[in-house]
Amino acid sequence: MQKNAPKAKDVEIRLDAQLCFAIYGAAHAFNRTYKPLLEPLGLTYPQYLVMLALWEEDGHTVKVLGEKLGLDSGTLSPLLKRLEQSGLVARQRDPQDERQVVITLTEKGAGLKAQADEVYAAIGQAIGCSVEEAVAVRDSIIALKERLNKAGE
Amino acid sequence: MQKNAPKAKDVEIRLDAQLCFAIYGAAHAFNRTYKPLLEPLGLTYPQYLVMLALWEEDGHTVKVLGEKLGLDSGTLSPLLKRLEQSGLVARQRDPQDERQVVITLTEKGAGLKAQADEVYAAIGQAIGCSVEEAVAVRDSIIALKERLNKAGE
DNA sequence: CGTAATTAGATTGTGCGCAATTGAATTGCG
DNA sequence: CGCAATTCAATTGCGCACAATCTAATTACG
Repeated sequence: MQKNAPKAKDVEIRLDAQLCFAIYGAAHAFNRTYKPLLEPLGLTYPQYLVMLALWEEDGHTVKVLGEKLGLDSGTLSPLLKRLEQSGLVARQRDPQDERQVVITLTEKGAGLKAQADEVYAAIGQAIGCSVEEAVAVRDSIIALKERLNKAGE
Repeated sequence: MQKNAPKAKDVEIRLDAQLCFAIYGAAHAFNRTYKPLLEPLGLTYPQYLVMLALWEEDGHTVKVLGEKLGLDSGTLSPLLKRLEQSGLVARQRDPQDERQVVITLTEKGAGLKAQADEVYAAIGQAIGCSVEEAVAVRDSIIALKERLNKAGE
């Protein structure tokens, strides 16, 4: 593990930096890949992630959506309003606890899933790797993320 | 490629979605981890990435920085202006080709590297994995990114 | 030369992403 | 009951990120 070569520290530094660059760039690459595919659906990438969460299970509160996606209300509130304006979701206060806003899919929003499913195929092609490989990458990234989250309390 | 099992497609869909979520979340996790560490230096995370590139090699043009980081001038121009206002870099037109703007570190900017090096140690701890593991993650993420970039022409 | 095409940056407009603040609703505790 | 603390969402302000557009400088070509 320890090296005597004079450049050992530089190598580690570069590795950290390269890991940053890699994640940073990969996130943008995903964004750029999705963008043209989502444009016909009238969705941005973060909006698509919200819709994915709703297609999986409808009726989440803003808070739960925020926890799923790691976003706070400052990001979600305007985003959800745009989805509402697009007629894809409805926002209504929970009568039991009026602090909470429940997000539900409209018929149009639910119907969009069919088109969205076609996006998967294109993305799957773009990713262009085996299921096993994708699982491995996913798991190592999740592990990395968990460690980062834990390190920040 | 075609399957008869009813849930096979759902599994693939989830995998794609999970990979998206993972990358998306990991990028934010990095951002959140760096933010408090960079705040004493007066840098944001993207600004830090620009400084990393300059510490590695000073005197890049805006174009080269954009290629290294995958950012366009619409993002870099205001970012570099803020770094200039902070007194960390200087922007000057290349006399040979006045279309180009060369970014150089000021003394203050170069001096910041010492403090930034301490950030590495903290990040290294936060990442909390072996060099081999980090290399493996980095490489698989880079490979994924390359495929995405290639898929989008 | 001189005009067209190319290249480099800057600007504009939209949409995240997050910290900090605000305000309304609910809960807890005496 | 009554008041303080808590919870949830919305708002505000700042900084990316990118497409589209614009301006200025350089290069290519006749």
